[in-house]
Amino acid sequence: MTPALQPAFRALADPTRRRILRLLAGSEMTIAEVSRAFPMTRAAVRKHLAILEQGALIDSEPRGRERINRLNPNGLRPVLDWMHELDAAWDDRLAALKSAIERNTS
Amino acid sequence: MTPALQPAFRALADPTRRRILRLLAGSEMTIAEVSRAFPMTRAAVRKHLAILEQGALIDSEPRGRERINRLNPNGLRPVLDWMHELDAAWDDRLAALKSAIERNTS
DNA sequence: AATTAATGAAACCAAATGGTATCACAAACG
DNA sequence: CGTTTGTGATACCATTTGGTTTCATTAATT
Repeated sequence: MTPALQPAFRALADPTRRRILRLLAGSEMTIAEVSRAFPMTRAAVRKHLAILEQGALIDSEPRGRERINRLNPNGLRPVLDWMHELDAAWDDRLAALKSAIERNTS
Repeated sequence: MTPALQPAFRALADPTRRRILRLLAGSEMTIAEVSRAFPMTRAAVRKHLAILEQGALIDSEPRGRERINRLNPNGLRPVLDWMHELDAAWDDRLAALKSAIERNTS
């Protein structure tokens, strides 16, 4: 099953969620710890974490009465792959245009 | 001025817009040409193109009565940079954890 | 046992989003 | 010229989104 891109791209589209990812790159944190870094309720942060998890960008796991959240190191891969493909397609086309021009002006 | 990430990430969040980018990677196209590839009105496609342009992922220019749209080859760069930074931060932390474990178990 | 702290879950709300339809206008073409 | 074609600009609509509040539950603490 090729990983679904859409949930990942959707998760990345919100600035708060991107900040959460950078936070979690520093260390894993509980929901309460993450929420202390933002001027919004725990409930709101909790929803953001859920969307990040749907996008497979983080994993979470209950531990005692809290839930710890950690970055999923492989989660960005499909997104990066998609972008690199686009980059490559663009480069190919640029190269094709360039050689066509050279043929015409030679 | 560091390029604003938000409009680019926002533009990438929609599947139709990602398909448009791949289309334009093949060749530049007018609005009408792009819209023929999608089961929606020209007006809708036109809005998508506008959002892609706000994200600096494409450029557009009127030519006669039509408007041609082309990929902006540098538009993806800020997004790629952001993701690679996150990747690197994550790798650093993994390495730190690993060496800490090795110290404790030696 | 009683209290506190962290989470889960649901209802609710305003604003953004992705789409439509419609009208006006300019350019290409017979 | 008249007609067609591509675009620009609105107004409008349903759904999604990002946030809140509230209440229940469960684990840690004293």
